Amino acid sequence: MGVEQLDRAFAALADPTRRGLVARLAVSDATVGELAEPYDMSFQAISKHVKVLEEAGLVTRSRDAQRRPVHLRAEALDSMTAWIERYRREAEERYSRLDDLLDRTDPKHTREKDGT
Amino acid sequence: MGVEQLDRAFAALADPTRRGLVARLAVSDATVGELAEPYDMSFQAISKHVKVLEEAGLVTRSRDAQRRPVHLRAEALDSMTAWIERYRREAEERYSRLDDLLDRTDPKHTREKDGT
DNA sequence: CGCTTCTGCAACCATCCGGTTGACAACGAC
DNA sequence: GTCGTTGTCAACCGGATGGTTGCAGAAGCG
Repeated sequence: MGVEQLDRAFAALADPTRRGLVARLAVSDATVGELAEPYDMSFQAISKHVKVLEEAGLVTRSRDAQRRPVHLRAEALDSMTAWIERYRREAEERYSRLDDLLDRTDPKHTREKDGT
Repeated sequence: MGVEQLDRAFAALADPTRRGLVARLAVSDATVGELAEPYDMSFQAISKHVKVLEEAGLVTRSRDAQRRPVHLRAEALDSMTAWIERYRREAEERYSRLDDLLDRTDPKHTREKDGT
């Protein structure tokens, strides 16, 4: 279930409209109607986008009478950065240690380093 | 041009195969052939995936005779975390300050906070 | 009750995406 | 030159995606 969430989370943020929604939601919770206002597309389209964000675990919806305010889940963003940062750090450490250079000049060095 | 790169970067990481490639490349540069080995799909499919990563700015390819080693660009990962972190931080600060609650109970409080 | 508002769901359509196969270009070895 | 290795490009196909429109449901208001 974890990997699928990552899939969906990255896919969700791949769309500029949805990134816009996230940016907006970082400021405050909002209803779908409020979210749709700035955009030139149909209300239903935004509703769909919100659904995608919801299925990605990036937002939740609560009930407040007939309004369903959308709320950004900061922890979901957290797990995305966690994934990225892991490999970014790994790569950067490698560069700084110049193992990179070794690999390129010596192809037989089949990277049997344990990595500590 | 910057936004498009973000689009593509997120879209690129939305695919588990490509995330796998990134994870692998964090360890060391590799040729397309090496990258394809662990996977059960055609060599050309991996080649396509690498191309997607390249167009997203996540990897570069150098020339080494007829081999074209693929290299992970840590800075690209950086710009992704930068985007995410910006809004995550914004949201978390809001939660901790309970402005969130104010917004929900007082809709007229049109968030005229300047933010430091 | 009936009307309006806000919202979600379903059908539809064009496009994109991830995989396949087949052909071909570049380089090294013979 | 011919072959093998490495990799790209092009065509194709099925499924997902992003947009549309239309309709239905729930809550407040007359």
